[in-house]
Amino acid sequence: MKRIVSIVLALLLMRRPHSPDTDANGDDMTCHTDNNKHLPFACSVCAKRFTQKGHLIAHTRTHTGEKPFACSVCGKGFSRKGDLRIHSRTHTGEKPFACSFCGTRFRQKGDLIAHTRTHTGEKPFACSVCSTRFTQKGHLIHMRTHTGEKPFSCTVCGKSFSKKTNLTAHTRTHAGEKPFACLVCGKGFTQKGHLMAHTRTHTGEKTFISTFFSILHI
DNA sequence: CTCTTGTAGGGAAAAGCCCGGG
DNA sequence: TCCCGGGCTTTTCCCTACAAGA
Ligand SMILES: [Zn+2]
Ligand SMILES: [Zn+2]
Ligand SMILES: [Zn+2]
Ligand SMILES: [Zn+2]
Ligand SMILES: [Zn+2]
Repeated sequence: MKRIVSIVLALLLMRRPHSPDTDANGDDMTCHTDNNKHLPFACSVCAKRFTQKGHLIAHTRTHTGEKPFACSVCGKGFSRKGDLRIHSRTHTGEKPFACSFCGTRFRQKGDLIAHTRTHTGEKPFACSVCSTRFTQKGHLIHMRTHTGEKPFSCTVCGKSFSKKTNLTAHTRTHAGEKPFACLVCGKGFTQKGHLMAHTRTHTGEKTFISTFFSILHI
Protein backbone atom coordinates (compact mmCIF):
# COMPACT_ATOMS: atom_id res chain seq x y z
CA MET A 1 0.00 0.00 0.00
CA LYS A 2 2.72 2.43 1.03
CA ARG A 3 4.67 1.62 -2.09
CA ILE A 4 1.60 2.24 -4.23
CA VAL A 5 1.27 5.66 -2.67
CA SER A 6 4.90 6.49 -3.40
CA ILE A 7 4.52 5.39 -7.01
CA VAL A 8 1.41 7.53 -7.42
CA LEU A 9 3.27 10.50 -5.97
CA ALA A 10 6.16 9.86 -8.30
CA LEU A 11 3.84 9.79 -11.30
CA LEU A 12 2.29 13.04 -10.19
CA LEU A 13 5.76 14.58 -10.00
CA MET A 14 6.50 13.34 -13.53
CA ARG A 15 3.31 14.83 -14.86
CA ARG A 16 4.02 18.19 -13.30
CA PRO A 17 4.75 20.39 -16.31
CA HIS A 18 7.99 22.28 -16.41
CA SER A 19 7.41 25.92 -15.79
CA PRO A 20 8.16 27.99 -18.89
CA ASP A 21 9.15 30.81 -16.57
CA THR A 22 12.00 28.88 -15.03
CA ASP A 23 13.04 27.49 -18.40
CA ALA A 24 13.41 31.03 -19.64
CA ASN A 25 15.42 32.00 -16.60
CA GLY A 26 19.12 32.16 -17.37
CA ASP A 27 20.31 31.50 -13.83
CA ASP A 28 18.01 28.53 -13.44
CA MET A 29 19.25 27.19 -16.76
CA THR A 30 22.82 27.36 -15.55
CA CYS A 31 21.84 25.61 -12.36
CA HIS A 32 19.98 22.96 -14.35
CA THR A 33 22.89 22.06 -16.59
CA ASP A 34 25.18 22.19 -13.58
CA ASN A 35 22.97 19.62 -11.89
CA ASN A 36 23.11 17.41 -14.92
CA LYS A 37 26.89 17.45 -14.79
CA HIS A 38 27.15 16.93 -11.07
CA LEU A 39 24.18 14.56 -10.80
CA PRO A 40 24.27 12.63 -14.06
CA PHE A 41 22.04 9.75 -12.98
CA ALA A 42 18.31 10.46 -12.95
CA CYS A 43 15.51 8.22 -11.68
CA SER A 44 13.04 7.49 -14.46
CA VAL A 45 10.20 7.24 -11.97
CA CYS A 46 10.56 10.31 -9.75
CA ALA A 47 13.29 12.29 -11.55
CA LYS A 48 15.56 12.51 -8.52
CA ARG A 49 19.19 12.78 -9.55
CA PHE A 50 22.29 11.13 -8.12
CA THR A 51 26.04 11.44 -8.25
CA GLN A 52 26.69 7.76 -8.85
CA LYS A 53 24.98 5.05 -10.83
CA GLY A 54 25.00 2.71 -7.85
CA HIS A 55 23.11 5.30 -5.83
CA LEU A 56 20.46 5.46 -8.51
CA ILE A 57 20.16 1.68 -8.59
CA ALA A 58 19.71 1.56 -4.84
CA HIS A 59 17.18 4.37 -4.99
CA THR A 60 15.21 2.63 -7.72
CA ARG A 61 14.51 -0.17 -5.29
CA THR A 62 12.45 2.25 -3.22
CA HIS A 63 10.00 2.28 -6.12
CA THR A 64 10.13 -1.37 -7.12
CA GLY A 65 10.28 -2.80 -3.63
CA GLU A 66 13.06 -5.11 -4.72
CA LYS A 67 14.99 -6.51 -1.75
CA PRO A 68 17.92 -8.55 -2.99
CA PHE A 69 19.59 -9.02 0.38
CA ALA A 70 17.93 -11.53 2.69
CA CYS A 71 18.78 -12.18 6.32
CA SER A 72 20.14 -15.68 6.73
CA VAL A 73 18.55 -15.94 10.18
CA CYS A 74 14.98 -14.70 9.76
CA GLY A 75 14.69 -14.36 5.99
CA LYS A 76 13.68 -10.73 6.02
CA GLY A 77 14.72 -8.93 2.87
CA PHE A 78 16.50 -5.61 2.49
CA SER A 79 17.14 -3.32 -0.43
CA ARG A 80 20.69 -2.51 0.70
CA LYS A 81 23.43 -4.75 1.96
CA GLY A 82 24.36 -2.25 4.65
CA ASP A 83 20.82 -2.28 5.96
CA LEU A 84 21.01 -6.04 6.24
CA ARG A 85 24.20 -5.68 8.27
CA ILE A 86 22.47 -3.34 10.69
CA HIS A 87 19.52 -5.68 10.92
CA SER A 88 21.78 -8.62 11.75
CA ARG A 89 22.61 -6.92 15.04
CA THR A 90 19.07 -7.70 16.20
CA HIS A 91 20.06 -11.37 16.09
CA THR A 92 23.60 -11.08 17.43
CA GLY A 93 22.63 -8.68 20.21
CA GLU A 94 25.40 -6.33 19.19
CA LYS A 95 24.98 -2.83 20.60
CA PRO A 96 28.02 -0.80 19.65
CA PHE A 97 26.85 2.60 20.91
CA ALA A 98 26.97 3.39 24.62
CA CYS A 99 25.42 6.42 26.32
CA SER A 100 28.11 8.49 28.01
CA PHE A 101 25.63 9.55 30.70
CA CYS A 102 24.09 6.26 31.81
CA GLY A 103 25.92 3.53 29.93
CA THR A 104 22.84 2.14 28.20
CA ARG A 105 23.81 0.65 24.86
CA PHE A 106 22.09 0.88 21.49
CA ARG A 107 22.26 -0.89 18.19
CA GLN A 108 22.19 2.20 16.05
CA LYS A 109 23.91 5.53 16.37
CA GLY A 110 20.71 7.45 15.82
CA ASP A 111 19.08 5.57 18.66
CA LEU A 112 21.85 6.73 20.97
CA ILE A 113 21.45 10.30 19.77
CA ALA A 114 17.72 10.21 20.46
CA HIS A 115 18.35 8.67 23.85
CA THR A 116 20.95 11.27 24.77
CA ARG A 117 18.29 13.97 24.48
CA THR A 118 16.57 12.43 27.49
CA HIS A 119 19.62 13.49 29.49
CA THR A 120 20.32 16.85 27.92
CA GLY A 121 16.71 17.96 27.69
CA GLU A 122 17.17 19.00 24.09
CA LYS A 123 13.80 19.21 22.34
CA PRO A 124 14.28 20.14 18.70
CA PHE A 125 10.66 19.75 17.59
CA ALA A 126 8.05 22.38 18.44
CA CYS A 127 4.29 22.25 18.05
CA SER A 128 3.28 24.98 15.62
CA VAL A 129 0.10 25.65 17.59
CA CYS A 130 1.09 25.72 21.26
CA SER A 131 4.91 25.73 20.99
CA THR A 132 5.26 22.73 23.26
CA ARG A 133 8.54 21.07 22.43
CA PHE A 134 9.36 17.40 21.94
CA THR A 135 12.46 15.23 21.74
CA GLN A 136 11.27 13.27 18.72
CA LYS A 137 9.63 14.42 15.54
CA GLY A 138 7.09 11.62 15.70
CA HIS A 139 5.83 13.02 18.97
CA LEU A 140 4.32 15.89 17.04
CA ILE A 141 1.39 13.49 16.73
CA HIS A 142 0.51 15.70 19.69
CA MET A 143 -0.94 17.99 17.02
CA ARG A 144 -4.01 15.76 16.97
CA THR A 145 -4.96 17.14 20.36
CA HIS A 146 -5.45 20.46 18.55
CA THR A 147 -7.04 19.18 15.34
CA GLY A 148 -9.18 16.49 16.90
CA GLU A 149 -8.00 14.03 14.28
CA LYS A 150 -8.82 10.46 15.34
CA PRO A 151 -7.93 8.15 12.47
CA PHE A 152 -8.38 4.84 14.31
CA SER A 153 -11.91 3.55 14.73
CA CYS A 154 -13.13 0.61 16.75
CA THR A 155 -14.83 -1.94 14.52
CA VAL A 156 -17.09 -2.95 17.39
CA CYS A 157 -18.49 0.34 18.71
CA GLY A 158 -17.27 2.92 16.24
CA LYS A 159 -15.43 5.05 18.77
CA SER A 160 -12.38 6.72 17.30
CA PHE A 161 -8.94 7.28 18.74
CA SER A 162 -6.03 9.50 17.92
CA LYS A 163 -3.48 6.75 18.52
CA LYS A 164 -3.53 3.22 17.26
CA THR A 165 -2.21 1.81 20.52
CA ASN A 166 -5.05 3.45 22.42
CA LEU A 167 -7.53 1.82 20.07
CA THR A 168 -5.84 -1.50 20.65
CA ALA A 169 -6.19 -1.08 24.40
CA HIS A 170 -9.80 -0.07 24.00
CA THR A 171 -10.62 -3.05 21.83
CA ARG A 172 -9.54 -5.36 24.60
CA THR A 173 -12.26 -3.95 26.84
CA HIS A 174 -14.97 -5.31 24.61
CA ALA A 175 -16.59 -8.46 25.91
CA GLY A 176 -19.40 -8.44 23.41
CA GLU A 177 -21.93 -6.22 25.17
CA LYS A 178 -23.54 -3.43 23.15
CA PRO A 179 -26.39 -1.98 25.20
CA PHE A 180 -27.30 0.89 22.84
CA ALA A 181 -28.75 -0.29 19.55
CA CYS A 182 -29.52 1.93 16.57
CA LEU A 183 -33.26 2.02 15.84
CA VAL A 184 -32.61 2.35 12.10
CA CYS A 185 -29.99 -0.29 11.32
CA GLY A 186 -29.70 -2.20 14.57
CA LYS A 187 -26.02 -1.53 15.03
CA GLY A 188 -25.06 -1.69 18.69
CA PHE A 189 -22.95 0.71 20.76
CA THR A 190 -21.37 0.66 24.18
CA GLN A 191 -22.26 4.23 25.02
CA LYS A 192 -25.31 6.39 24.40
CA GLY A 193 -23.17 9.14 22.93
CA HIS A 194 -21.85 6.77 20.31
CA LEU A 195 -25.40 5.87 19.29
CA MET A 196 -26.40 9.53 19.05
CA ALA A 197 -23.45 10.26 16.78
CA HIS A 198 -24.25 7.22 14.70
CA THR A 199 -27.91 8.16 14.33
CA ARG A 200 -26.89 11.43 12.71
CA THR A 201 -25.28 9.46 9.86
CA HIS A 202 -28.76 8.20 8.97
CA THR A 203 -30.33 11.65 9.06
CA GLY A 204 -27.60 12.94 6.78
CA GLU A 205 -26.10 15.30 9.31
CA LYS A 206 -22.34 14.93 9.15
CA THR A 207 -19.58 17.00 10.58
CA PHE A 208 -16.90 18.21 8.21
CA ILE A 209 -14.33 16.09 10.00
CA SER A 210 -16.31 12.86 9.75
CA THR A 211 -16.99 13.52 6.07
CA PHE A 212 -13.29 14.08 5.52
CA PHE A 213 -12.31 10.81 7.09
CA SER A 214 -15.04 8.82 5.41
CA ILE A 215 -13.67 10.00 2.08
CA LEU A 216 -10.28 8.65 3.09
CA HIS A 217 -11.94 5.36 4.11
CA ILE A 218 -10.32 5.61 7.55
C1' DC B 1 -13.27 5.37 47.35
C1' DT B 2 -11.84 2.24 44.06
C1' DC B 3 -11.80 0.12 39.89
C1' DT B 4 -12.08 0.71 34.98
C1' DT B 5 -11.23 3.15 31.03
C1' DG B 6 -9.57 7.18 28.19
C1' DT B 7 -5.79 10.36 27.05
C1' DA B 8 -1.49 11.62 25.73
C1' DG B 9 3.48 12.23 26.89
C1' DG B 10 7.84 10.18 26.37
C1' DG B 11 11.32 6.32 25.40
C1' DA B 12 12.96 2.97 22.32
C1' DA B 13 13.62 -0.66 18.32
C1' DA B 14 13.84 -1.23 13.81
C1' DA B 15 13.74 0.07 9.26
C1' DG B 16 14.37 3.48 5.46
C1' DC B 17 17.20 6.36 2.85
C1' DC B 18 20.98 9.44 1.09
C1' DC B 19 25.75 10.50 0.63
C1' DG B 20 30.93 10.63 0.54
C1' DG B 21 34.89 8.20 0.01
C1' DG B 22 38.06 4.14 -0.53
C1' DT C 1 32.65 1.81 -10.76
C1' DC C 2 31.53 -0.93 -7.04
C1' DC C 3 31.07 -1.25 -2.51
C1' DC C 4 31.15 0.04 2.35
C1' DG C 5 29.89 2.52 6.18
C1' DG C 6 28.36 6.95 8.35
C1' DG C 7 24.70 9.77 9.34
C1' DC C 8 20.20 11.13 9.61
C1' DT C 9 15.04 10.33 9.24
C1' DT C 10 10.78 7.74 9.65
C1' DT C 11 7.72 4.27 11.32
C1' DT C 12 5.94 1.62 14.78
C1' DC C 13 5.42 0.08 19.18
C1' DC C 14 5.63 0.11 24.25
C1' DC C 15 5.23 1.86 28.97
C1' DT C 16 3.25 4.96 31.93
C1' DA C 17 1.13 8.89 34.71
C1' DC C 18 -2.83 10.95 35.26
C1' DA C 19 -7.74 12.25 34.61
C1' DA C 20 -12.49 11.17 34.33
C1' DG C 21 -16.28 8.79 35.78
C1' DA C 22 -19.18 4.87 37.11
ZN1 LIG D 1 12.84 7.70 -7.93
ZN1 LIG E 1 17.02 -11.38 10.47
ZN1 LIG F 1 21.78 7.50 28.86
ZN1 LIG G 1 0.46 21.88 20.56
ZN1 LIG H 1 -15.12 -0.18 20.74
